[in-house]
Amino acid sequence: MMSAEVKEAVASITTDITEDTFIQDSQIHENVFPSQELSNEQRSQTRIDSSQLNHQLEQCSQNHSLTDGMENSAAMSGQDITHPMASTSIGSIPATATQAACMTIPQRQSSDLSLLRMVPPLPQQYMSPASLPMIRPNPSYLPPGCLISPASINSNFGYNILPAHYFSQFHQKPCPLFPDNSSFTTESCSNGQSEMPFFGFAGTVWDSKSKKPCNCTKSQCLKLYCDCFANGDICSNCNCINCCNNVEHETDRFKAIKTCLDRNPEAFRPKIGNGKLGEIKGRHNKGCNCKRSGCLKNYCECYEAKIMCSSTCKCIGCKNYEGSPERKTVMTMGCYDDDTSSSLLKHNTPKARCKQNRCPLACITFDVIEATCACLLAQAEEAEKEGYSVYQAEQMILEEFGQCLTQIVQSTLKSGGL
DNA sequence: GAGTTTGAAACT
DNA sequence: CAGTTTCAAACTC
Repeated sequence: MMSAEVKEAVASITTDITEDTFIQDSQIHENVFPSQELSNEQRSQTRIDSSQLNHQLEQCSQNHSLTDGMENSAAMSGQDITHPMASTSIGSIPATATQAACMTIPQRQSSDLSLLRMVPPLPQQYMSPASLPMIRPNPSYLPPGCLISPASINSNFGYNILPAHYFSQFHQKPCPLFPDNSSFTTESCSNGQSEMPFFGFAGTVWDSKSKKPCNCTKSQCLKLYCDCFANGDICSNCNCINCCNNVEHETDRFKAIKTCLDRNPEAFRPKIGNGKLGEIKGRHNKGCNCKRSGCLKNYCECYEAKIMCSSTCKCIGCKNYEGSPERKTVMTMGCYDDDTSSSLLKHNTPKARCKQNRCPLACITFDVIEATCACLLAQAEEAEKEGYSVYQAEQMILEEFGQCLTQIVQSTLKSGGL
């Protein structure tokens, strides 16, 4: 029998596979070829927690006297204002040196373990969908540059997975409103936008080159109208006017993020869910509200995401449904599933690129998942048989997982799917 | 490239 | 919560 620890390690990995069945190609690449950049997909699959932002705002305000009327109760009461996560036990050894550079994993302190609301995993064969325990992702298995943070109290999630750049925003001390000069390049946008990551985070240059420039004129890029802001990016090489979504306006940016989260705690969550296990495509979490486009233009978020409208949509005159002749026509014209003639390729939008880069979801079939899980279990059993430590077992399993992903990617590449 | 259309986000 | 306004992207010409 395998030890409970090894089983848990396997469960952690396999849960990642099955919960997020529709692995994007960018994620695969990140796992197989770890890089310093976070893809849009990865970024979109993260959440920001308002309580963390509150705390960071307080820290910023205290450290830089930019309180704008905000009180820092922690400072007033003489409490240690170090963010709880700074001492939370999520320590892990990054899989790669790059990952190590990206991850600011704090040191282990057991006293704050309670911050991670975890329920011990149960044997999966006895789980009912309603009683699935929350399994904390092992940081070793997170995509490069991602970190775990505790979820807000009211959240349905026991944890959040944050991109490192968000994490760095929350936890760098003191709040680096103006990072080291060494963090900056000499180049910068005409409107003060930095080429570098928000905090000049060592070794992380996330997607500043692939990101599509926005053209905001009135929102200061601090509202969800701005794609950069909505994606959690700072503006870089954008054409925006009066941009505040940059290093120079860090406090404003935090306030804006907090405002968005206050208004909608899920504002930064992906709009398109993965759907039920086994489905190829997900559904729009909120649903669209189209009235005139028939949901067959990119105005429609469902259509843009290449998914059909669902019962959650409140659209009028929807033609984006299974069996719709108009939809078939559009598809025949190659404007829906076949991006080659769609505006998705004509326009270099972030979403369009995102779709261009997206792995054909069909490549992640149940068979593939099952085979992958079998490989991981075999590794776990092998490790147990050889009497390896849990750490060694985890390493073996992780390496096996990487090999599986490599094979998936290679197989997909061979089939022309990417 | 300018103008129009569209629907999400923000506001009242 | 519903109606209105604002906004930036998508689209058309």
